[in-house]
Amino acid sequence: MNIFEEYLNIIRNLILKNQKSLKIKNLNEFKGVIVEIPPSEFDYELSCNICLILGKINKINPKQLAKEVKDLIKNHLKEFSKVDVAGPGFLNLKLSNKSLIQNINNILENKSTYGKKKSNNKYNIEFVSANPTGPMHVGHCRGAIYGDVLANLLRFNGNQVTKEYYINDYGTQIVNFVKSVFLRIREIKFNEKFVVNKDLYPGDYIISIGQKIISLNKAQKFENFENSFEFLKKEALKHSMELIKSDLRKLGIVHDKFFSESELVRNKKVDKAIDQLKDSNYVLNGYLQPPKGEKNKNWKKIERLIFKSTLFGDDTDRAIQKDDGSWTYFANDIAYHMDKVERKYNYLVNVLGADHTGYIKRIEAAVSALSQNKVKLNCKVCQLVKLYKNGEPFKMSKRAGDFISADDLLKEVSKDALRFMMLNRSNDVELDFDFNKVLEKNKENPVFYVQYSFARISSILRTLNKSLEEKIVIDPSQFETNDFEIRIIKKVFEWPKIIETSSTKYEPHRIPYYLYELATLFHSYWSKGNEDKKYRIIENGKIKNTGTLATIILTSIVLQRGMSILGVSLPDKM
RNA sequence: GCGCCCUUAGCUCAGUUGGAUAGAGCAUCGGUUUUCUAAACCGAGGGUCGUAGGUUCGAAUCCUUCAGGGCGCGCCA
Repeated sequence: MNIFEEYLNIIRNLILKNQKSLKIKNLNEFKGVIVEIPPSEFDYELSCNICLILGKINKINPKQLAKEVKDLIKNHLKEFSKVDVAGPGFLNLKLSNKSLIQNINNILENKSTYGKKKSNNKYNIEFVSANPTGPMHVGHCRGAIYGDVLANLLRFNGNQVTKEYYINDYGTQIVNFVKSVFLRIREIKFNEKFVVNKDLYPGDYIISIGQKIISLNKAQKFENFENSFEFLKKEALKHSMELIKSDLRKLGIVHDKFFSESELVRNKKVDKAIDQLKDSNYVLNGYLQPPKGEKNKNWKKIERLIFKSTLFGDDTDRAIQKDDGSWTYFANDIAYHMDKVERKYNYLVNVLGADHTGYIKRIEAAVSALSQNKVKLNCKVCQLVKLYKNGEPFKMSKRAGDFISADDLLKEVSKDALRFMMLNRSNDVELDFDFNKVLEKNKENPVFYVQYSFARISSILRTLNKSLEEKIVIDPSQFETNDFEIRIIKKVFEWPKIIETSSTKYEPHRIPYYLYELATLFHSYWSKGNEDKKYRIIENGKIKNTGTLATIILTSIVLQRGMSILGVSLPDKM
C-alpha cells in the first residue's frame, strides 16, 4: 500500500473523466505526475503536480487549470476535506478525517510489510569479495554493509536475493600469500628468519595461520615450498577465509554463496565462456595498443586473444590471455559472470571499491556480450573510507602491513554504530569515519539518536502496560491529533517512498537519513510535553487519545522496519 | 592524455526522472529539567548550490565550457 499512488490514481481518474471540459488532449500517460508531501509549513497531507505537467503539455496556464481541477475535486472527491492551489499550480490536499483514519488503520494492520514495494525478481549481489590473502579492513566494511543492506531491502520488497562472494584464490597473489605462510612456518619450526620483501605479506595473521596449520598437521615436514604448495594453499586459504567469514559474522553479514575462482579454472568454465564469445565474434586474435597511463616495462606487443569490449562501450579492447597463453584475471571473471547469467538472475549487482572503477565498463560489457544484452550488470562503487581518530588520519595500506582491520575496528565500535555510520552517506562520496564520534552517546551520533527515540517509545508503552504486538484499531469517535502528531504521521506516510527510491536506485543511505528525521520529530514532540502539559503523551497514567497512541505506534513500526533493513538493533531500554 | 566520482552554510553532508521561501548535524550565540528517559528540546545568525554560458513559464537538478579535489588507466588480482 502506498498512499501516494492510491490518491494519484483517484485524481488521475477524475481528470480522465473530465478530459473534455478541461480541454486536455495530450495526457502523455501522466508521465512525471506525482503525489507527494508538501513542504512542512503547509497544513496539508498531500500535494500534486498534475496541473503543472498537464498545463505544460497542453499549453494551458497551470494555475488556471489547477483552479478548475480544484473545483472538480471539491465536487466529486470526498477523500479530501480541503483543496487549494499554491505556488505555480500545485494542488494541496487535506485528507478527510475518515481517509486519514483509514490510512492509519491500514498501516496498523500491515505492520510487518508497511512500505513494501512489491516485486518478485531474482537478484544476485556480489559484494566484499576481498582477496583471501588476509582479514578484512575498514574499506571492505563499507562495501560489505552496503551490499548486505541492499540485499535486505530487496528481500523486504519480496525479491529473491543471492548474496555472493567471489574468492580470488588463483594467480600470483595467492602464490605470494602461500609463500608467506610457508616462510612463517619455517620461521616457527626451524628458526629461519622471515625476511620481508615487497612480494610477501608481513602481517601477524600470517603467523597465526602458520601456527594453526602446524598444530593441525603434525606429520607435515614443510621441507620445500614446491612440494608443500598444493597442500599449503588449501590449508592457508581455508584459514584465511575463516578469518574473513568471522569478520563478516561480526558485522552481521552471512553470504549465501562463495564462488571459487580456481574452481572455475579447473572446471574449464573459462574455456567454455571464451568459446561462446568466439562464436559470436566478440573474441578474436589480435594486437592491443600500449597502455596510455604510466609506462609499463612488462608490456609486449604479442598476438593474443582479445575481447572486443569496445563494441559494448568500453574505452579499449581487453586482453584475455597473458604472454604465456594463460588466462588473465578478466578472462576468469568473464567465466564467472557467464555462470551467473546461466543461473538466470533478472538483475546482477556488483559492489566494488573505488579502486576498481576502471574495471566496470569491461565487465558490464562482458555480461552484455554473454547474455545477448538480456541481463544487465549494475556495478555500484563505494568510495573510500577515511578513518580518523584524535584528529589523526589512519593509514590502511595492506602492503605495509599496518592496515586497520575490521576486527580491530569492531573491538572499539559496535556493529550497530558501524553499520549505521557506513550507510549514513551516499555510496559515491568519500566517507570520513570518526572513531570518537561513533563512541559518543548523543545527538552527534545518529545511531544512538534513532535508537533513543525508540527507547522512549518503549518506555511509554511500559508505563501504559501495552505491547507493540497488541492489535490496535482506531476508534474514529475518539480520534484527535495535534500539530506534532500530524507532522509525525505525515512523515510516516512518506516511508514507502523512501523504500521505493532506495531500492530502485540502490541507494540505501536514504533510510538512515529518513529515520533520523523521524526520530527528530518524535523527540521534538516528546520535549514539547515537558514545556507544555497539554502536549504530554501520558496523562494520569493513561494515553491521551487514540490519535496519540496511533502516532507513537506508527513511529515505532517505521523505526522497526527501517532498522531491521539496516541490520541495526533497536533496544527498548537504553 | 583518457575514464569514473565529487564541488551546496565556517566544517561534514542530504536534496538531481526540472517545481513552492535550497535543508540537516556540528561549530557560534541565547534559552528550557517539581517530567512519560535532558543520552533530549526550543530560538538566532549563517547561502551567488565551484565558474561561465545554454535549454524554459521555472534549474542545485538537464546540456556545453572552464577550474579545483579524489580514484583508476597491466599482458597484476
